[in-house]
Amino acid sequence: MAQTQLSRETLLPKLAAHVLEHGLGGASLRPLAKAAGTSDRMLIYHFGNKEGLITELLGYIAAMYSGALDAMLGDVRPASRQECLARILDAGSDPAMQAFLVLWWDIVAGAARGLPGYRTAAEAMMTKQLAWLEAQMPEGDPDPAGGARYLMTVIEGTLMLAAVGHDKTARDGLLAGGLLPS
Amino acid sequence: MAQTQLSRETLLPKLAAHVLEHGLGGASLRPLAKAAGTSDRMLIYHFGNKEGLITELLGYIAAMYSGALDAMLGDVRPASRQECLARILDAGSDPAMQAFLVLWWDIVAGAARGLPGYRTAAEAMMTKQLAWLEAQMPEGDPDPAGGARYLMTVIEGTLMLAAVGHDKTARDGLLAGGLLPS
DNA sequence: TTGGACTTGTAGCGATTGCTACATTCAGCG
DNA sequence: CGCTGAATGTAGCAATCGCTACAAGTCCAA
Repeated sequence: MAQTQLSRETLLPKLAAHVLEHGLGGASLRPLAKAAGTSDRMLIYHFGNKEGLITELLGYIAAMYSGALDAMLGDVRPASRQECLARILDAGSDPAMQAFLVLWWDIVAGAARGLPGYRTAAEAMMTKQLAWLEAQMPEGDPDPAGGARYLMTVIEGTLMLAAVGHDKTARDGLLAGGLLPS
Repeated sequence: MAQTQLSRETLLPKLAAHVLEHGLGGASLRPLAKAAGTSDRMLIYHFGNKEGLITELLGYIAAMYSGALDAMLGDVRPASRQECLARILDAGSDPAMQAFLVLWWDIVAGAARGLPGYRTAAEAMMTKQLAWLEAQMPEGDPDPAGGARYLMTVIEGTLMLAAVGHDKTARDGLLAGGLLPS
């Protein structure tokens, strides 16, 4: 046998695609293996146990996210914080981003509960997003570092409210806070 | 037999206590039943199936949350938005509130994924919190409705960042946004 | 007293869980 | 060639999953 030569690196993209569609919580070995074109037996062989698989998968997903943000960079700099925020929130309604977001709340829930790997991955993704946001701040902003953190807090709040059907609440809040043009 | 007479109403508090400690995701009938002092057999009997149980449990938890907010009300009105926000974030670090928060991210994740009952419960809890927040706005605030929505967005963002270990990021953001006294 | 509705215990079903034992195949090296 | 170690398939384990069949008990009304 041993001709297909599936390694961790070959497996992870397909595993990531599977959890992006079906979530992390209910992910079990056999469906994961099927999605990756192998068997549960081999997943254990390559990753040691399920916890190792999830940890490595979360790291891979964090790297994916990082790459996606990098690909987004290089655009025109926004002229104001308002424009910056509006553009980011627009990007969040992209269907591709939507699948990411659904998975993201799984990760947050796992991090909050202290599951191994979740916290590290979530922290890395947020750190990356913060750096990206700092680079996106408008030229001549009086406090890019602080502004980025402020926007970040507001963005995450907006995303959470949107996830539970309160997107209008968030939008009205942003308007009232002078963060979106009315 | 039939002497203990356990009904939905008797069961729900104990079930809620169990999920508050162990989470919603991994909750299965037998542990739930054991925590409630009954059997999986009776849980199905009373709630029809697991989905019905979860749905009803989420409704009960939403009502619990609502009651907790009501109990918090009646305090002194804060003098400013800053004070209001600071007081609420303080309350969030209460250990009792911490358990609620961990469960909350489970609910958000379920709502984002469209699981039955989750969205409704989450929406109700947020609506309740919004109403409470409006009542908490400082006297003479120029736009209590908008201000409450603005604060709400900021609060949820702060809580999420805290859940993944980025509480300092959020705090710095609030300072930069002029939402906390420096 | 009898009958039916409600409530509960016991036992178990088929499916799925993470994981392992064992055998086999293949590549590379001496 | 023969050996070794990595890679893989097959089969199955004990545990748990949601759920159900069946019997037995209690209770109230007729």
